[in-house]
Amino acid sequence: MCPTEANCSQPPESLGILLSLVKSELVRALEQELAISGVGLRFNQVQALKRLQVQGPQGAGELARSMGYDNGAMTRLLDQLEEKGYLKRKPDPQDRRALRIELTPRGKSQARQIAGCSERVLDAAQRALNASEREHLIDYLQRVLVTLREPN
Amino acid sequence: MCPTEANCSQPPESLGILLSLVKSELVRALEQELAISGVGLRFNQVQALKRLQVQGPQGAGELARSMGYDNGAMTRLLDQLEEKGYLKRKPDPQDRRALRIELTPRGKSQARQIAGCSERVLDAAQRALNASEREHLIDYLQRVLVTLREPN
DNA sequence: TGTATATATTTGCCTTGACAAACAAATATC
DNA sequence: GATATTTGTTTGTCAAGGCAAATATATACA
Repeated sequence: MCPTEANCSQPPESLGILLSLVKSELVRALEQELAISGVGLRFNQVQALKRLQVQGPQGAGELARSMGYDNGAMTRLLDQLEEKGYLKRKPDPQDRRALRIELTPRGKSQARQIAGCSERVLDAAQRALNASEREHLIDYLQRVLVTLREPN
Repeated sequence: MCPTEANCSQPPESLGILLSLVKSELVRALEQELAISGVGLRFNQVQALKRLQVQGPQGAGELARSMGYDNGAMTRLLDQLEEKGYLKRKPDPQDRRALRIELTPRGKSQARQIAGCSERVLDAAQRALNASEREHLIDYLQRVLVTLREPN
């Protein structure tokens, strides 16, 4: 039933650990695929670009929240991506405290390339699940997330 | 359909981000529950104690691998837990390079207390899933993990 | 209006984890 | 048996994220 030894986590993984393990393998796989495609970006940078691509310009805090990120960390992540020329911090016309983070044309084309890598990796990762199982996986995770976020 | 605004991640989360979000909420919830019970331990420390409790004495690298942890990080985690008196590094009688990490009596009783907190939190987190769904969630995650770890 | 409070972003500080190098001891190869 | 390779642990270094404080501006309220 369990011929090799390495991948056999005997006791059913605690959910917390299992989530960590899956995530870090996913990150590793994605970064490897990115490197092959000549994209020198880390997982988080990629996620930020993807969000901006899909959701359009938005504030830094908003982006941070949607990624479960600290505001300070987001500031520095934006520094990196702006440095690379993928985005611009524009002043928000309605609120002088806030920013509107916009992808540059370079950022948009990078985001498109990334989307391809990302899709390939996710697809490979879920090879062992059929379409319905994939949906359920996302659904269960979302339900757990909502529950955890509910005020006790 | 989506009355409040905060918890509504409009675009179906990318699996990677969703995993991060669920995990960090789970960590937050567990650490809060631990704090209430007067246990001053972090998520990773707790996981290590639980593993040692369930699986018995084992080497440092083995423990690190089963938690998806770096060896160096494990050394420092063990330092902390040994400092607190929850475990002892004993020499491995068969292999003089290796260690046998053993819980102290104090460590074992702490692990028992922790198990309670941990169970409560996991149970609350999965409140929205029935027994079959909970099993499937674990199963899907494990299948994805195995796939990701397969040599390409 | 003026003052208190809340919000958006940045910065400093600290902890943690990854990676690589160092070491020691075990195992394989000749 | 001697040398090379592998394995288990530790240490140094670095980058990243969390938290708290600082700053600027917006909003509420008296």
